[in-house]
Amino acid sequence: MTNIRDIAAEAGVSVATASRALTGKGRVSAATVERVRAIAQRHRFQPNEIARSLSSGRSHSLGLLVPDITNPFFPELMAGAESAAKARGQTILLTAALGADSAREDLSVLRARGVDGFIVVGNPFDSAEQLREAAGSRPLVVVDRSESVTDLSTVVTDHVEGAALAVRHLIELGHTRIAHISGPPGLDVTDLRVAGYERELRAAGLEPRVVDGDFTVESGAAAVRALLDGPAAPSAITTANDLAAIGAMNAVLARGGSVPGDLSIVGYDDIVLAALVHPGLTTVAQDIGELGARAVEELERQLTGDTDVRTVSLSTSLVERGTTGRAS
Amino acid sequence: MTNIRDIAAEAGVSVATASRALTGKGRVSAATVERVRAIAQRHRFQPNEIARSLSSGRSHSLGLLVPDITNPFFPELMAGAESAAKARGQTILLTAALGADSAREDLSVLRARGVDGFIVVGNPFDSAEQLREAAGSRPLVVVDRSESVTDLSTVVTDHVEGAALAVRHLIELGHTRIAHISGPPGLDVTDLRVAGYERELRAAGLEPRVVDGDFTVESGAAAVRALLDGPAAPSAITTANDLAAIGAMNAVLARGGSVPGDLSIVGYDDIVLAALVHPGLTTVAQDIGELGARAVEELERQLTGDTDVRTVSLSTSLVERGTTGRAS
DNA sequence: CTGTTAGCGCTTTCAC
DNA sequence: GTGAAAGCGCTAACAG
Repeated sequence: MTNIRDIAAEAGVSVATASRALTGKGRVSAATVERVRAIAQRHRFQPNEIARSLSSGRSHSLGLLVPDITNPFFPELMAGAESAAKARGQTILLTAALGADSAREDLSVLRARGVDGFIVVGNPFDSAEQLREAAGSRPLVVVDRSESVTDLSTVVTDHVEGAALAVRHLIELGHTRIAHISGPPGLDVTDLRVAGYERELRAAGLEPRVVDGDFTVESGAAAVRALLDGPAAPSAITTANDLAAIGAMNAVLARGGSVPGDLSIVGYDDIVLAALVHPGLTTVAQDIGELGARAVEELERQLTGDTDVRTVSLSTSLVERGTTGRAS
Repeated sequence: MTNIRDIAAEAGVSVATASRALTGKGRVSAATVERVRAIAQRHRFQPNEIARSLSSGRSHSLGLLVPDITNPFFPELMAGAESAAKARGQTILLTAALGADSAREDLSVLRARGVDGFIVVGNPFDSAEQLREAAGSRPLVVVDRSESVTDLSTVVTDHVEGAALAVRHLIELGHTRIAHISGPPGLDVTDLRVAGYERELRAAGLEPRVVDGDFTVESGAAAVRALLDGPAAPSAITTANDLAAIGAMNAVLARGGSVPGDLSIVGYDDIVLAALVHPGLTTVAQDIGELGARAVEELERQLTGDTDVRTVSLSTSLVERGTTGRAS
């Protein structure tokens, strides 16, 4: 491995000058810069990032904590973050942790590895305070949590508006009995989407009806069965996420029903999977990759000294596919 | 940030002794070990991994290169690798690169970051030689490529047997016109699966029929349309992967056909998605997470000095769901 | 068993 | 503009 000493020697300058020439920081004559860089290039010299980190205190790496890689929502977000990071010369250190304990542990490991900051998707802890503590005073941006994290930069989509969008679509199709399958109660994302759902429904003079779910396929299936078997079955539902919507759809199909014939369904997220089921899932789209990319951008902003807390909110849109139809 | 000097000072020992006590390498009295560790624990001391890496030459991090995060196959593999790595105290540095150029670049960045070795999924280059060169003499294990990479440790599944499994299942169901939608021709995974398909079909005295695809949903749909519109339409197909199978299924459903009524379909991979479509996809299952985990294990083995090249081959199994039925 | 001495490869004052 | 020197926090010989 050729190191900066070799380069400096060959260029006939000190290591310090070579460093300045390479990084572009500090005064160096244009001539030396050119000479040093040419030599570095010829040797395909890659400065040792470890040494660089140790001495400069910055590692050009970002810790990304996601709750669950196998939920297709997160890889899409990771992809967005990864490419944004790469474009800025940062590397992603990935870790997946579900519970608070493992999250604390994982953040600690990443901290020891010197990540410059964290992107945390969701909040594995009970409070923003605990999260901040686990991040150890390092810059931090939270994705997809809004209410519960104050004083922390966040990147979110407008859940209230998104949920309202779904309801509006169903109302336009003539539906009047519209239920909502929610996420885990208490979670801010859940509550926000429920709020949007209820607001829009009430505005139309209709009665809201919420069944709790937990973002899983199974919970969507269970909820829809309960709904369909109960009194005054709905003709349409909105769901907290696409996975639950797909579970709901499968449950209807499994009992010989038809979608949207017997039940119109609107998902939420627009994961790639939404377009792959048959019929294609009508859903509230958020640009998931963008969520990750903006988080990187936000973090980068904080790393360059801008300390004010900011909330970037992305908009959502409805994408109509095959799971919604006119009320009969 | 408290560092090892603080710990050493408080314990009344030299930094070197503190280091030995903490790492457990070298002779230290049990008493000092205990004392030092207690102090470290109390301070929640986390040794700076950067410094540790610089001085020891090992970073306890693994570079993971995948071609495409958004293809659901890869996140499942990443999840397996990530948790196996974590269990061994290693951190995953993630990078996604499709072309040879960006792969070369990415590997170089990870090398500069001091990763101890690489796990490369697929081979972004034309040859194993180029891959080895891009990895810069660092230990390397390749996942999901077999033929084309010799002299390199690999983790694969038995593609020939897997493909044969699918065919056997269809033959048992009474099908005689069984086509195969393949992956990109020339790719070893493709060729192996085609070989297994042909072998098994010929063994039954049946005529093989292969249509080229490229692992995408669209290619599956296009291939099935061609097949169904052509002469002697098959009653069943096997596919190179689940995504193509799902595309095929959607294409049949979209034209008002039924699955498995009009066409039985067998996928390959058993990505989570396979269980989520309706009807559930019958498919050749490989334990994708295990693929990643074993890769980490293999790499670890090489890192501990065992240099012999090894190929670990995982077995596959058929999971029957709803897309296959008796021939009419 | 423990302390002392050198670095790992780079960045960063501080002089000149 | 450039060089010398110090040091980031730790590990790894080498003595004792």
